[in-house]
Amino acid sequence: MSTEIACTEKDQQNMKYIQDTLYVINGKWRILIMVSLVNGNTRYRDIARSIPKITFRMLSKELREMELNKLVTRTADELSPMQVEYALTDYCKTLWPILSEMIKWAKHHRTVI
Amino acid sequence: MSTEIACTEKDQQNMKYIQDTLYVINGKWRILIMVSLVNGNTRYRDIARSIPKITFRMLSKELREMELNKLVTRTADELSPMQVEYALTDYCKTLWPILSEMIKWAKHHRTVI
DNA sequence: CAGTATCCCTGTAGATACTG
DNA sequence: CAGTATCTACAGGGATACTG
Repeated sequence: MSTEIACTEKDQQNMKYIQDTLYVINGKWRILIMVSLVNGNTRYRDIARSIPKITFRMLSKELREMELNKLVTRTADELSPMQVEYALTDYCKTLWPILSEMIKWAKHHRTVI
Repeated sequence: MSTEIACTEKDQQNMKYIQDTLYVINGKWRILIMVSLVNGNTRYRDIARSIPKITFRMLSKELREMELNKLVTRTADELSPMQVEYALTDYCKTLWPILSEMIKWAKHHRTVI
């Protein structure tokens, strides 16, 4: 986005890009789930336990959406179907630079109101 | 399980940073309003006109919250109180690196589902 | 012009109980 | 273990009309 005063096609496209990205990382629980997975939790119950206040309902829903969005993979053991492993995709990991930039921003600029 | 794979303090802090940042840039209209302001719209009606589908109600509400969060300034001409100018703060502009990273991500990685 | 005030609908998410 | 099902409460937000 330029700081020029012009409403160009490019600006509009950039706006759509931002909205696309927000759509992917948005939501009350999504980033918490990603962090939980990064921290080594792969099982449904472990993820649930690692995130205070989350309900099964919301975890289910989020994991399902994240799977649809190719952010996580869900692998059920064929022999014991109750053994399910969740994992972050490489695609999801491409979000790291954004998250890192967000951490940097909050660290340096965020003033609590 | 999660008792042994505990999040580090640092991870938890980073998670909070991310949530703080999301809180600031979140919302259906907020980024659109920022872009409108960058594009040179300073008046309430101009902003409203530049953002398709936004209602007065939502624009009011967002601008008020953004003012509380020091993202915009609201300046009413003392002599003609119906002359109001909105502007982005420098604080708001510190968000640009994040937005730019988000644009970059969507451009290179986003796959539409 | 720069907003408010109301009314109302819908989606989000919490609590709780239940299932294969 | 890995989830679903149901019921409910509430906030977000659209439509419309109105105000200083």
